[in-house]
Amino acid sequence: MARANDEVEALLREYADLLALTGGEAFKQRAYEKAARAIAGHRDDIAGLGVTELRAIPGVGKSIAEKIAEYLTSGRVAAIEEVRARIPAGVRALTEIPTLGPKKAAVLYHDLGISSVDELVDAIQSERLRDLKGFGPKTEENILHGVELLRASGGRMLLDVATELAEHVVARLSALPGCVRCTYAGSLRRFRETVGDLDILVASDDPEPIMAAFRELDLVAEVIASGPKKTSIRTAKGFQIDLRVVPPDSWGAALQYFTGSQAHNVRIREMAVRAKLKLSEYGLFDAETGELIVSKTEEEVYARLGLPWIPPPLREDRGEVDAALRGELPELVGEQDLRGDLHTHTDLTDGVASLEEMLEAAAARGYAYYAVTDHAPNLVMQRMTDEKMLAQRERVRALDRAYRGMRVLHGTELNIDPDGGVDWPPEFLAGFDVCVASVHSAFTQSRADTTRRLVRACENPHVHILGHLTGRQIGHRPPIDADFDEVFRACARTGTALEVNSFADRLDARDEHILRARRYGVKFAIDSDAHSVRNLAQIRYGVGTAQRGWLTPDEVINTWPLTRLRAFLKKPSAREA
DNA sequence: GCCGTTTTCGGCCCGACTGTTTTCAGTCG
Repeated sequence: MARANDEVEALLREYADLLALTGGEAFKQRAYEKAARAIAGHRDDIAGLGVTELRAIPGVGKSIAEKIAEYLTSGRVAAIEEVRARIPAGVRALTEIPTLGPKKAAVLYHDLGISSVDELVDAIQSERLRDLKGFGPKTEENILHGVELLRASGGRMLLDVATELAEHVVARLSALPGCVRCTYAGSLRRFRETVGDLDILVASDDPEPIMAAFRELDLVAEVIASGPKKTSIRTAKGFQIDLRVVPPDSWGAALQYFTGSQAHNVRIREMAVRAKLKLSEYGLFDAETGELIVSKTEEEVYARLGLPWIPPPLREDRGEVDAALRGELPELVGEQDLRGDLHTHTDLTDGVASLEEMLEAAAARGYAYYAVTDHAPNLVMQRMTDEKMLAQRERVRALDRAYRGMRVLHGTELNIDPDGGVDWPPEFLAGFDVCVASVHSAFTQSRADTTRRLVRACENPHVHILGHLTGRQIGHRPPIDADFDEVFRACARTGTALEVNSFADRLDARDEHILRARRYGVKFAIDSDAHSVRNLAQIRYGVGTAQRGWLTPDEVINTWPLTRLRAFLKKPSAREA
């Protein structure tokens, strides 16, 4: 079950979409969208709140507060049910098709009674759109193409795929003679966990050769649109890449604008309007005279609005603007703050590199300490035994003496069984320097059972880190269902760190969990979960996720000196025992 | 529908590109 906030967000978004389809006032629609964002980003659970408390949330007024309260008490909203009765869900689904928005969807429904993607395809094939005003042959073609794309992919890239693709394109464009600056912006720069399309930004006085070179890149399967300022292409795998070319003097304003998020930019632009300014991708202007004030750097743009520079991972309209105004932006943890990695594997279980190779690569990264945490025996396919684990410990101790500057810790990744127990008895567990414990089975237990299971794992005096909290695999496996607030309270109470797992298809705990957990005083471990030498570097995605969760170095145990870390790894419950 | 160091009324972020039209609406980000 989703949090009440998430349910209400979905409900308000649906209502906004339905308003658009009924041709209602655009501003009313926007008000519902804004309220949906406000509820989704609200730090407290809204379950049980009344109209008065709801109205205290910015963007929520009398009418929306009453609808939310109605939903929270009765599970339904009369006004929304009424619109639902008039507009079939399939009509809303039509707007998922790229190039087909609410206006066209409404025409299709009213004039032809089309209320599903399949019916739309049929109608086009039987030429029933030919007499519709505003629907020419090109529109038909675009719709069919859009449907194909929708069915083919689902379409979002994982962070590692997106990063590699973006870095490739940036490298190619940066090499062009007329390219003054080039970088990627958009949700990738904000480290969103998946990326819908890439936004590449170039500063140049001579756009056309840049556009031409971009259209000619090997990876381009299709040019969607191309003009003097913007070109959009699609790769063979179906990913869209947008290139914007701006004058070098507009770099800062453009980078700010194209980094988003949209919600963040709306906040910033509203501030500009109040200050009698106008902010666009070309700069910050005097609203009356049209005179350019600043545009060269992001810092200047923010500064002229009375704000410090805001790190991109924070730009989600989740309170960062208010925090910036109060001078209370967090000093975010960075990759350079990490002194070690506390969850890694070797070829003793399912890793692909030897212990020695992993240590070599870890030392090359400059780590002060490094934990080897191969799988425990209950994950039967890994064929772990007590003997193998103890033999590895001997090798780890020997190698630890051999390395200068990097201490090697011996650990394991335990399996949290359906009751919350783990693989080995306490006396064996006591021999490890660090234990990560994770769910690898029984993903579909009830919410109550899963909650109890995770809380029990935290209460184990030998469990130091709760690994990949929800077990989700983006695009493949849904998260387990638990009362995570209860779990976070248990983490804080027992001194169990919450892992931020850096695998691009995990990113678990995710940003929203981190934001909630840190309010309880939970500590975190940003881990690579590396199964290969190459995997060690993916910790950058975990760091990005931690930044989206507003984490500071002090909240992350693997930024700490080893002495402080070792003290944390002696849990209070273990000291009593 | 929301909101207020100009406002309880009258605003609400802004620009690029496409397609179908002869000056602009729709979609997207």
